Amino acid sequence: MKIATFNINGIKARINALPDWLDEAQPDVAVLQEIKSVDDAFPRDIFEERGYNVETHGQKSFNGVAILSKRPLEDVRRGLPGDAADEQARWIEALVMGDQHPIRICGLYLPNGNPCPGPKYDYKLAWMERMYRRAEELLAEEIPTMMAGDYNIIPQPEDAKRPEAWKDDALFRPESRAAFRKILNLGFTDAFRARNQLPEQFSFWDYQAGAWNRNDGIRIDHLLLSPQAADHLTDCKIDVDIRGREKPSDHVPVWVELDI
DNA sequence: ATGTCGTAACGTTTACGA
Repeated sequence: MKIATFNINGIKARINALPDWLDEAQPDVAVLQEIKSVDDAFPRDIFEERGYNVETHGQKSFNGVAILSKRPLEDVRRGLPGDAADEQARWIEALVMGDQHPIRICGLYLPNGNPCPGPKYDYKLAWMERMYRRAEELLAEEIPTMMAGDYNIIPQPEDAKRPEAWKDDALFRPESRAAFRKILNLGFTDAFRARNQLPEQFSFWDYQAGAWNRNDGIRIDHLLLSPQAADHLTDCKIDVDIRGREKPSDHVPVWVELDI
């Protein structure tokens, strides 16, 4: 089963690029971030006519996540538990049946957190603490689980072309990386690093200052696998070339192949 | 070049978020 994550930076702006990528990459499941659309305005037809079931958790103008799946989506849940007052649409999960085992797939858009310090950074760290607690719950269920999306976290210096430029950024601050490691240390595997140790492997390049042309990127889109899911990992790749196409998102898709 | 996008709003331009 091929499962991808892709921060599309607006469904309206990606109305051609996203279906083009789906037709080529043919993921069984794709979690999308920054759909920047309310549920009713999301163009489900484009995906349904390609055989995808569509579940969205949208919001006006900003944020918004979705799951596309060629297999039925069961037990769909919207929103990250732990703060009833949080109105930002950044979390969606569903259960999907593989050929032999089920897998719970969580799609997430972790807060950016800049400027740092400040209330947005406080929100990021609080959100990560809530995610930690949800991850604990999911692990206790002992079914294969994946948490995939735009983490807005640069895990290590080798995950940035110019780590010094990110020294004071919310994506690379020690507290942010520690919160990410705390989740990993529950027992999750960073699928990409399990399959690839090369430096300069990026999933995001800023639109500004010719970042793409200089490969001045960062790796912030991650697929974390529970132990039961990691046992089935056979491949993980970044679709880098998508960034060089017509009207691209500033992120590219990252995907895993699971023999599950 | 304080550099680019995407979205929304009383909009031929500005503000915000990234």
